[in-house]
Amino acid sequence: MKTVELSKAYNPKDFEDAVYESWKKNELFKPEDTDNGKPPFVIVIPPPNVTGVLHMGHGLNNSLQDILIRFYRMMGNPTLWLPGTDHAGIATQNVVDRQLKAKGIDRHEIGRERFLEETWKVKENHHTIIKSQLEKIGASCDWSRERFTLDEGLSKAVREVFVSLYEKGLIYKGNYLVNWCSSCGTALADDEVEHREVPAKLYKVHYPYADGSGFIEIATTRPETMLGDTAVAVNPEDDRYKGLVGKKVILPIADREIPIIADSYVSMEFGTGMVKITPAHDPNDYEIAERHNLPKINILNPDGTLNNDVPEKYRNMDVVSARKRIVEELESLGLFIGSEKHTHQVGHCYRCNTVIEPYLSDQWFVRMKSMADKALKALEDDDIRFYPKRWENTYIHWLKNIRDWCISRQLWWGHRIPVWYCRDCGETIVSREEVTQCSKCGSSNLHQEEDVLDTWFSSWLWPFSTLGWPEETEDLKEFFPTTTLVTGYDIIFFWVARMIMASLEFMDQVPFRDIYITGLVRDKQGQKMSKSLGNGIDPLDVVDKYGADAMKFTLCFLSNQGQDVLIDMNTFNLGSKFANKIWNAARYILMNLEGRELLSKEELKLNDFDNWIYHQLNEAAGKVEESIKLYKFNIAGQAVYEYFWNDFCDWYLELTKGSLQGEDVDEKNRAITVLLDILQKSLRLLHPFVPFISEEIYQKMPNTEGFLITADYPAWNESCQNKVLAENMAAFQDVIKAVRTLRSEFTIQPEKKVPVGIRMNTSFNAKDFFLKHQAQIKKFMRAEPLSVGFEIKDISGSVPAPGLGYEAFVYIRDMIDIPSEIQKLKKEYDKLAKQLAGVEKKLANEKFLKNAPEEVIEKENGKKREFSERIEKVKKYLADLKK
RNA sequence: GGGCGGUUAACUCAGCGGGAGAGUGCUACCUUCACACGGUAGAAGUCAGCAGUUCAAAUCUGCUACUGCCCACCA
Repeated sequence: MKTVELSKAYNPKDFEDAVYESWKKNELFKPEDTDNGKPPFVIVIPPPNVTGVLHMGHGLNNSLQDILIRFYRMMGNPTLWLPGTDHAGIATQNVVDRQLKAKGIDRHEIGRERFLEETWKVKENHHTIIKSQLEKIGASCDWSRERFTLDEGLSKAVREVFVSLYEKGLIYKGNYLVNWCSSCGTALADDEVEHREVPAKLYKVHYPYADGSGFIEIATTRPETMLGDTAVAVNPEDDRYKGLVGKKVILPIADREIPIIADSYVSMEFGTGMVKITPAHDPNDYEIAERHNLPKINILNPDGTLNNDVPEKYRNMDVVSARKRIVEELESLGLFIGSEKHTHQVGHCYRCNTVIEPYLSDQWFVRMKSMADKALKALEDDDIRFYPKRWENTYIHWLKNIRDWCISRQLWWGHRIPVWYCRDCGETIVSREEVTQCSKCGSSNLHQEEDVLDTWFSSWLWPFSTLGWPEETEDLKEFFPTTTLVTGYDIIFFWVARMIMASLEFMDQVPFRDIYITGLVRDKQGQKMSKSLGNGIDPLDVVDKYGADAMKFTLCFLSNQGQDVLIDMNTFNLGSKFANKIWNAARYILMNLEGRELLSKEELKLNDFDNWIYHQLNEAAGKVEESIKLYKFNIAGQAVYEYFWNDFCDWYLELTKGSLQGEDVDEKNRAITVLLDILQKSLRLLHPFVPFISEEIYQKMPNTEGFLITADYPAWNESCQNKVLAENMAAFQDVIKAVRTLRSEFTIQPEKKVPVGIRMNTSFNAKDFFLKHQAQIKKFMRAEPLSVGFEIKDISGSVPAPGLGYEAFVYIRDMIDIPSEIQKLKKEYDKLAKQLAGVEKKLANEKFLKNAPEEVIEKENGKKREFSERIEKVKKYLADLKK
């Protein structure tokens, strides 16, 4: 074989892009046709908003998805990760609006069609960016199946769902109070409103009786809405006001007469116990108005200014200014009593942060109750599982309190509602196809509903619409339902619950079995990463500085199930160092190939250390499989880290150095054959966590073919287990460590060789192992000479290191500081004495002996023997040293 | 007002009924021919507090204290 040269330093930029290209070119992200009977493993990506760029949350999310996908791909399941993007109605429209505004253009000037052209351009741009970002971080998704929530197929699915729900009576149109964002100029769904506590004032105002007999006192936080008042309400149980119900008061400024009514909603304790009722601008007041048949006066324009139903001087004034002016006017009228500080929750638009106004308008709604019930049952029946489980509560709570979903948006960017109105006869036509003729009067004088649908109305179909529904496609048959959804807890309502409802409604199945809810990525102070705080980390910066593998591995390693991940740029050093270690271990092996020959399986004889490392590899693979199946990414990451670094690099590679650098050609060939095999299997083990570097090295190895990405995972195999060997090896490591500790403690230079004697008990389990591998022990301890046996003639001049079943004597007494060694031994003695006392106390306890399981008692007995043995030795050493 | 998390080594976090762990940082020694993004060794913790269950509690239960998040119409 020829030596393969790797660059001295690990430099991910040298190969990451090229490796990704080669995977793509060879179509390795597509599901493989296998006939091994394994079920498909399918993930549909949570589609990123096509307006944005990827942030660290996506970095985490997609890294974990990629790990799952790569793991199952290597396990032999037909594996599909379906990518795509979301048109993000409001967010995208706002971006384009802002761009136009910067050019001094209002979208209404250029009209709907031209505006949409502009928006598609923005979409194309951002889509390119997002796709390349996903590629950069190594996402192995099947780009040939990529979808967009506004593409032709998904639009068809959206129409089908809308019409079908309409036909089932689950969609209706009506004039209701909705959440209105005056800045975005559209209605929002309830969960698109973010409630935040804001400081405000509670104003107290007099309304005069119509008969001039005095005043009542009401309390309000929103005096400007009084212009839309149609009543004043008190609690029917309130003795103070019982006599007033039915009387009339004059609404100041508006100069209208309104009644005093009784409704149990009103709290007697809060404010004055008298509430002004503004049905068109407060959800509670709306309810009261419905109960009492009160008129509803809308006083706002869609842009949030006061409309023509208020006195002239207030028209076109914004709400905040109007509030100020109303208070001033009330003051001048002598009707203003005062105000006090009052903090309360105010709804804000989740897209633009504008204060949300309850606003009366014609909107389309979906009746959710029946679908929610099915979704609740799916959880009850264990058809879906949340990881971690606690998110079930959030899901259940929301579904149990579900309200109808306002799906119409007064936007241009989105799926236009498939409803046509006849201008001649007023007929409403809801149709899957484009309508040109009125179905009732035959007129062609029709116009389509101007509104578009909520973005989530397309997203909630994602798991099946992306697979071709409503067509009965092969993909749909093969890959639906999907397996796992990986997403953040912030969209459990928006998206997760709704997908489950839509799937149950239209596919009669849940859309996925497992829901893995990731934590949030935060900075080291625990703050959410955000643009405004400027504390965000761009995944591309991480890739640029450390490489995609370093990012993926670090996030995996830190990702304790569902807990938030606190990071800064420095954190990624963890993964970077690991990748560097992998690189250099491979480099070392590959630089030793010159002139060597691979042995065939038949000629190859494995030694104890080879068998040990195979055992460790197998154990690690077992841990990975077990933990990935439970979505415990950190444990899986830890298992491969420990295997590769601690077992493979620190021990195995060191143990083989003698063979590799010795004179024996046969042994050299043997060693390199095993090393290459172990390396190759280690790369398989590592691949899901560090795909680029593992593939790059794999490609350069002489004993590999094809691509690592589709190679077999080294699945756990019982026959690879070798527990006795593992125990022997642990003792081997212990004795070496003990001597090293002594050397280090007295700063004996590494190159200095010291005589060592190991005296074993005849009952010592690893005695044969020690005798057999004396040469390695000697080398690792830097001992000269070393004697291993059951007797040692002379221990004078030595410092002892106690082990279990043996004692090691290091002849360095002339080199050490005896008092400090005595100190150390005393400390150890105290510790052992304490431990022994604890164990003895336990073993003397009858209740313990009666109640504890057999193996625990046996373990305690073992501990007692161990501590006793050690303490005896330490005692002896102390006595000896003091001489 | 309800609900859910978190509190373990200087920092970031594992462990969640039977001997306190990792990574980073720190200390000492080592530039030995894979790697100084390294090696070998070391120091470092009344596992937030109190009470309970148990033979046994960082781990289970209850309460308290901070701390974070979600939900909820009190004008």
